[in-house]
Order: sequence, then C-alpha cells, then structure tokens
Amino acid sequence: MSTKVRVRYAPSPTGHLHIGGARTALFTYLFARKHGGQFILRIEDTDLDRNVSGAAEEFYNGLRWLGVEWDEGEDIGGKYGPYRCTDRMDIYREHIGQLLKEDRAYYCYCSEEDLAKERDAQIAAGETAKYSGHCRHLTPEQRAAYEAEGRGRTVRLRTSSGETLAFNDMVRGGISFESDGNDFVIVKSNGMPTYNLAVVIDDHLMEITHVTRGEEHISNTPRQMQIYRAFGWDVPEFAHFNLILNEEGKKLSKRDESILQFISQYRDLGYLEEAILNFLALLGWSPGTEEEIFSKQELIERFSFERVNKSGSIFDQRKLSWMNNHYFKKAELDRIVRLCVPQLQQASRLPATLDEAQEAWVNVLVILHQEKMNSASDIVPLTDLFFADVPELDEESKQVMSEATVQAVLAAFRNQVESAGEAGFTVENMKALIKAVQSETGVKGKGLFMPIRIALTGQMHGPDLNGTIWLLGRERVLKRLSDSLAARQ
RNA sequence: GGCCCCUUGGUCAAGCGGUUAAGACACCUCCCUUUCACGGAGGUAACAGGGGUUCGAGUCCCCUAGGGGUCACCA
Repeated sequence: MSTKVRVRYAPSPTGHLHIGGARTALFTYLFARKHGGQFILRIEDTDLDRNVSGAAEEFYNGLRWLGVEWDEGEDIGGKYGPYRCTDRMDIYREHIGQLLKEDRAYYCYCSEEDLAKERDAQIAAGETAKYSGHCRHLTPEQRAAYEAEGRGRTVRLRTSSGETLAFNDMVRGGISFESDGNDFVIVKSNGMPTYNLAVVIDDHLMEITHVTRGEEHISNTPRQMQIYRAFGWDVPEFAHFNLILNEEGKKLSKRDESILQFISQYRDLGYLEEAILNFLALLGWSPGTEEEIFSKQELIERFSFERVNKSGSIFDQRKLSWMNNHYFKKAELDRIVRLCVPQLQQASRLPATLDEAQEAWVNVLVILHQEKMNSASDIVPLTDLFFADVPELDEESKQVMSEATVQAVLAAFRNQVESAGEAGFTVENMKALIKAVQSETGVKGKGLFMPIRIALTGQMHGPDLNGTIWLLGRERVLKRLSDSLAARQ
C-alpha cells in the first residue's frame, strides 16, 4: 500500500454490537494497523426513527473491550468531524444544493402511496419494480403547483441506464453492474440524506481510501458509484467481507435466537476478549498456515484482504467455546477468579463482598475447574455439588459402596479428619489424610478414593478429590461420612 | 422474479495445473489418570453435477443445479 490508508467502521446506532459488525470492525481495524493507517469510527444515524439512544455507547464499549481502538470518532474527536450524521446536516445540505443546482438531482413529489401503487402494478405485470421517472422532467410550473399544494418532496439522483458500473473488489475481484436508470432517493422527505448519500459524502470528505463492509452492501455499490460520479469525485477502493451465517446458513438477523450474537452476551457470560477476537478473525479469514491461535498483534501482522473468504461462514459456537477454553487454561488464575465471582454472585452463591475465607474458597474452586470451563458462567453448574445435599446414588455407585472394604475406609477417613482438627483440615494436608487411611486399611486405588468421593458427593465423577473435600468444609465432610456410615448399618 | 455474489468433510478452512486433498472444532477409539476434565496417539468424513481447455484439473472456461445477498424515503 503506497498511499496512506484511512478506513472506517460506520454502524447505525439501532441496536447492539453483534458478531458480524464486530468482525467487520476488526477486519477494518487490522487492515488499518497493518498499513499504519487511520481507523475511524463514525455513527451513521440517518434513520431518525430507528436510532436507539445509548446504542452508540454500546458500540464504543464493545469495541474497546475487544481491543479494537479507533483514531478518530465522536468521543475522541479528530480533524474530519463531526463523526455523526445528524451533526453533519449543514454539510449534506450544501452538497445536496450543489447536485440540485447542477441538475444532477431533482425534487420528486410522488407520495409514498403513489409509489407503492406504482410498484405493485409493475410487480403484478411481471416487470422489475423501479421508479417510473414521474417527476424527472417537471416543468417549473408543475413544480410550483406541487409546492403550492404543500406536497412533501424527496430528492432523487438523475441516473443513466445501460452504463457499466464496474469496480475491483479487494476481496472478490471484478464486479460489474449495468445501470438501470432507476433514479433512487438521496434525500428523504424529512430532509435527511439517505444512507447511500451520507456514506458517499462522509467517506469522501473524511478521505476514506478503502470502503469496507459486509457482502450485503455489494448491491449498494453501483448506486454509490453514481453518486461519486455526480459529484465528480474519485471512487475509493472497496472490500466486501463474507456474511456470517446462522446454523441454517442464513444471514444472522437480530431476532435470531438460535445463537448468541451480541458481543455483550459473551462478555456477560465471562468469555475472554482475546478469545472472541481470535475467533472472529478466523471467521472468514485464514492465515494460510496451520496456526490458529493469534494475539491481536500477530493478527495485525498477518492480515490481508486477499486471504478473506468469499463464501459465507456459519458461526460455530462450539469452536468458540473450545477457543475460549484454550485461553482460559492459559490465563492467570486471578483473572479467571475475577470473571467467576460475578457469575457466582448472580447465582446467589456468593455475597456481594467476599471476606478472606471466601476469597480463598473461590480460589480453590476456580483452580479445580479452570481447565474445564468454556466460559466463566460454567462455574455455576460446576459448583452445584457444593450447594446441594448428596443426591440419590445411581446403580453403579451403589455397587461401589457395597464393596466389603468401604466401611473400613470411611470410618478410617472420618477418624483422620476428626483427629486432624480444624488446623489439619487444609488442601495441602488432604492427601496425607487419605494416605493414612490407605496404610491403616490396606485399601488403595479406586477402592480407596471412590467410596470417599461417593460418600461426600453422591457421584462417581467430579473435580480433584482433595480440593473437593476441602471446599465441602470439615463440618459437612464429617456429617456426610457419618450419614453414609449410618446408612450402611 | 430481476440483478449480484458464492459452492472442498457436519462446521471453520488450506489448496492458487501435477499433493496419499492439510490443519482445527465436533464425533468415535485407545493411552494417561482414583473419577471427570486436560493432555497424548489414532480413526470416520469433502472437491455440487455435466461439458470443455490441457499430457494432466479441486485449481482455468462454459452450462446446469443449489445456496445466499439485494431489489425502501433501512442501514
């Protein structure tokens, strides 16, 4: 890239930051950083009705959490601002005035009802729906008459037909359309520019060099090219990324509940941001090698549009889980603890503030489960056994408990725990206590550990026994051993 | 329906004329292990179909089929 790179992510503040948007932002960001360019964040709020207050902030928070930082934007300023459409109305008005004056655009007084009727008739006749051009050549008198009626008006771009509109997409190669002479609306009746007009003006004025977005925008590109042309501006480079699809292979819609698709949901479930970032980067892009674990810095070094996939990618939550688990295993214990505590608090298994003993307890709890968690929220179901009574034994467990040596093992272990006292009841000492049971009873291996595990938890499976015993606490351990022994009488 | 894009295992994907068609997730088997998990070793599984071009095609071209996107005063 010989020239400077300026790219942007321009979401409309109509909802949450979802994985598709985050991925688009990430690719754009990686491209900017790789080429030492600027990454701009712009808010595309031209649809007044659909704007959601606070949505922009959620985008900021989500992107910041992921580590996708921008160089210019509404919140941090920049030389090319304002960075929100509704703050750029003067700019749009001036440019619209220019198009009108040069007769490259014209006022259209057709009502939405008339247009809908027109469209329905065309479709019924088997034709392609397109604007009839009703207001294309109004005389000054006709226009004055409409104005006098107080009709609403939009502005349409005067387009040609039969012209080839071709561009070279950095991801997909050559794409071309033939212009159809469908004069599309560039200014709505409420005076707001449409998306297509606003993006072109903003991208040009902000000196965006590469327009990056999802594949769903390919068909907008010829329209935007016509706007560039009407202004006499150079067209930037384009790169259209593949779509992220749900399990049915369809484009993700915000209503789709088959999948967790909002970044905030993953954050709330206690996923690690670097795992999300890594996973998103691999969705539609690959380094071309067998590696797949990448830090942000490594992604910046390796990313290129040439290696972005053309076909859609189905979002596989299981692989994301695997990747998060990978990062969990490598993460510092304290970091995972901090992620797990809120989950346990939400489940009312921990108080709002923890005392020293509770901190120690959680630490051991997390040590026991860290490498099997896919996300911090998993800590809740994994800790069920510490918050419930011993469940009914299944057949296999009963079988184990009917062994002849069980009685001796449990009794010996109870004695060990009792004589060890509070002071001897530590995670570190647990192994020695069980060892003592072994030498006392001569039982070892499964015959030694299983009865203890089953007596204490009611299950044959579970986390490390020593830690489990300690987490249960001395009182509960003694009680359960006694219960189990009593049940065997 | 028009226009546009896409098509390698269930999923993510390597491959850019000559390979036994990688790797990862998931699944299965075995090993490790007091259990689970982790880890390790294996395994099942793919070039949508048909024509060309070529000595040779997953790779290039055409057609068909399928999938998707888009056809707004939404972005």
